[in-house]
Amino acid sequence: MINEAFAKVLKRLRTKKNLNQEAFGFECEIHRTYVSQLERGLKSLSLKTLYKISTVLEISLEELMRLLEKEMKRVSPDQL
Amino acid sequence: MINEAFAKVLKRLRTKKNLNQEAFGFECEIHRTYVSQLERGLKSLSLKTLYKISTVLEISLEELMRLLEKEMKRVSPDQL
DNA sequence: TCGTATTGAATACTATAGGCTGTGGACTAA
DNA sequence: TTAGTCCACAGCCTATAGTATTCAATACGA
Repeated sequence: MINEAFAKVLKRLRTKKNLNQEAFGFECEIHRTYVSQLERGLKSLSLKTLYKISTVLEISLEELMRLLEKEMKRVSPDQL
Repeated sequence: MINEAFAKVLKRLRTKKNLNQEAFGFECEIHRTYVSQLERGLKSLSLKTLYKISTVLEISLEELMRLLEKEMKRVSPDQL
């Protein structure tokens, strides 16, 4: 499912930036525990939040979605 | 703002597909009036809904975000 | 062994995404 | 006129995104 894939991508990119969940949440203006929930695939997120996150990660939405779709295919390569 | 930009992109792609709001909503499994609200930039949307929409539009999330970011720059080209 | 930093995890709450019903206006065709 | 299509728009409702608090587990260094 898309949340699980996003969870993995987010965790990978955040740690790559050497930010813990709290520092990352602060930069994105989202709550520490919500970052945790996102990285465990428990919740979805809105486009607005997605945009904030991409800004902090210094990555475009386009690139972020590219990584997400790549991750999704790794789990379930059921597309033609 | 990102909602306004998404609104324009969505409306453009939907009409290009020759689907009215009701038919499009049916395909995406989202409500007719919600499509209207999205196309007027009144609401944001979740990643899950974004994914459903991209599927119906037969476009990748990556490409959809590319168009979105292009639209955002048209309105406010304040990035370096 | 003590403190502290980081995260998982549960719970309860608030804000907003998303649904449903209906009205009315603009347009087109009959 | 009348009927059909498409959509804006309002109001109210439910589901879920996002906040806040708290506690436990783990890891690490002094």
